[in-house]
Amino acid sequence: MLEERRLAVLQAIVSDYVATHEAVGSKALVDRHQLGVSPATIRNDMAALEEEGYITAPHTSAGRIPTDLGYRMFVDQISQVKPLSAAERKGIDRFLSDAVDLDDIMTRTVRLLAQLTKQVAVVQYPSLSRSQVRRIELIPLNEHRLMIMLIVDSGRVEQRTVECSVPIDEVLLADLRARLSVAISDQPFSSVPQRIEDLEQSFNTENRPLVRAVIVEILETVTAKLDERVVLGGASNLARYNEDFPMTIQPVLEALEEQVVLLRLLGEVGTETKLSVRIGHENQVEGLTSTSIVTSHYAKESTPVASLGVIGPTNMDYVNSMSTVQAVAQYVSRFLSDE
Amino acid sequence: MLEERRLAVLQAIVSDYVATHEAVGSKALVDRHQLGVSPATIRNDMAALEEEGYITAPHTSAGRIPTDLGYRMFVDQISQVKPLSAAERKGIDRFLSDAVDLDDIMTRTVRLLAQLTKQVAVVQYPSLSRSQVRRIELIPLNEHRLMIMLIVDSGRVEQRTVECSVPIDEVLLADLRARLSVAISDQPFSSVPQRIEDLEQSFNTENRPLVRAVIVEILETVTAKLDERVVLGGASNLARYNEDFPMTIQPVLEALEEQVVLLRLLGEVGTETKLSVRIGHENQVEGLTSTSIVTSHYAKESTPVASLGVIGPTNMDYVNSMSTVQAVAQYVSRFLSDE
DNA sequence: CCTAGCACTGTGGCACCTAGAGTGCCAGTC
DNA sequence: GACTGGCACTCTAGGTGCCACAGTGCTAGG
Repeated sequence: MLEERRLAVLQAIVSDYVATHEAVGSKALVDRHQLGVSPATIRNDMAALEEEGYITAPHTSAGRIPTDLGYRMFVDQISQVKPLSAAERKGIDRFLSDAVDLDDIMTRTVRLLAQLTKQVAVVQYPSLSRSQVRRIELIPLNEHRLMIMLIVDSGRVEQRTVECSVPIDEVLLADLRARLSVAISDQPFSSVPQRIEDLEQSFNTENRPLVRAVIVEILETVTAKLDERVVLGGASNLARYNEDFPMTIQPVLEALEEQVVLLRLLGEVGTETKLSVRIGHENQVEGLTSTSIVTSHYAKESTPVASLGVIGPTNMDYVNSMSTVQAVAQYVSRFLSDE
Repeated sequence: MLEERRLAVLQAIVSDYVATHEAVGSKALVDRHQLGVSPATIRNDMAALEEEGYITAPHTSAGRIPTDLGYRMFVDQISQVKPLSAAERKGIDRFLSDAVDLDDIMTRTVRLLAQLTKQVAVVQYPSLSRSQVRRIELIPLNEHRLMIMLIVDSGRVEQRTVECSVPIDEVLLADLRARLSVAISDQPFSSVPQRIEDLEQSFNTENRPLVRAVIVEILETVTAKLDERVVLGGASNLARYNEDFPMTIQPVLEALEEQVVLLRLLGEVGTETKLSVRIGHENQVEGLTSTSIVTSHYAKESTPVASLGVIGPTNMDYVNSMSTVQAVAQYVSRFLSDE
């Protein structure tokens, strides 16, 4: 009974604070929520909640605001995510269904997320490491330059160029292409290195330099971490929170500009759970300790390929963010799968 | 004589204001510059300059700050752009020379610009409309899907996929590919439409739907404006100017997130002049009227293919921005050309 | 044409005050 | 034993008055 009301109080505090961004006091609380008790009682509960570390008072005569721990409790309490309205679902559907290629899907998704949540949105490209090579092409650009093109089942296309000193021989090229194709078509990226590493041996000594160069580039493409691309959108939404944490915008913007940081944020989440929320200090990244991050995996044919999510101040609207992120992830998964 | 000193005064005001971001008064001016006259004289000159609209006083007892017109005069007065130091040139060189492909060049360039100028940087991908098709490939992804790949001489690769109801015939594909290749290889984009529009006629009726679909996609790719991509970097630098125009960050960020707006900014510049500076209200874009934009074309084999530049507050360091933008543009041109 | 001097005027900072919101605690009530 | 009403206390936001300062415009004189 007692425990139950305290929890209700915490939830009330969080939702009020999220809505108004102002510290909430005992009186306001009983006015706006049907708690059935007097302010004085609430004050006692609040004192207890503060003792336990769920809320804190910015100064003596102000109301209380939730701590990171308080938000955590609040979020954990949300057992099932509120579904979106039919109109919203329809909107998402229509917006995404116009996409023409993978780039377009990613760009549209990030915009969609940013618009719906009024937050900064991040979308990771389908990861290469969990992908398969669908096909490989070798395209001579001119006598001395060759373009390697890896087509990946997630829809991505990776390209690299190779410079070679001797003119490129068409026959050799066709041969190489055929053998590479046999070796790695429809194979997962992880197995590519061992499948092509001794391919070089089966060519004449004179041709080996070129073969070697091509293999090296392929290996680099397959193993390179930097291929994990991320798109960012809605950065202007950060500015709206100016009032709340005024000096903090720059470090956040800086962090967001670092691909590496973003990848870490999206990647850190284990694959076991779909929807993940990290609050304030829960994420170690320098400069993002006063922001919260809501992410979800999305999948292609039910195997997760990457993540997407939103980043906002810790006092963001978790309910809305969580349901939106989850819904968008579902839609993206569906689009990737049945295309 | 009189005119000459007034100009010197204006220049002094601009450079002081740019350095300190504080309104500059007559006394400070004679202290920090060797003008050889007394503050009172300067005051007369300042009054005249204000009359002519080059400077303005925020309030009675403050110093003066340059108007857009004042900056314009100042910039126009910079006849030759100050060259960068050897160390800086070396830095640019090394940073860019590690790039592996076009994407990489663009990303590196934008970071470089942002770092050197401490401003927001924008780089436009080499424009398709001024480019030639180098090669076309048709790659079947599966029985019903076909990927069209246009390799462009600027190093870009454009890809589109086509869905078709009937299984794709290999022979037909080879035929189509060969004819397309003959028709548009090494042709400028602008001539592509007329070159392929009646290609459809030379195929059997049964195959026409596929041919038609492919042609449509190619035409879309060639004519689509949206293919003009832009990369943005250093947005966090905006936050540094917090103090100067505090409320204005959001609209600026919003404007910068609109690809269309950025393209207009970069595109508006005529091709005749290389280095271009637009100050404050000179650019009509909503939300960017208190920013200045320094851009330059860059070229591939001496034909300009796109623009790059930086965006900052009107009170930015024009001298530095201009020389940096110009130098970076030169380096990028060189890299594109001799690769 | 330049300069010195003087009266004038907003701004920013400081000290001060007040109203209001919110708390903690204690004594009383069901 | 849990809840409530009341009271004293504390801190902040915001308003006011005041002063020093920086910078100006103007006028008279070199």
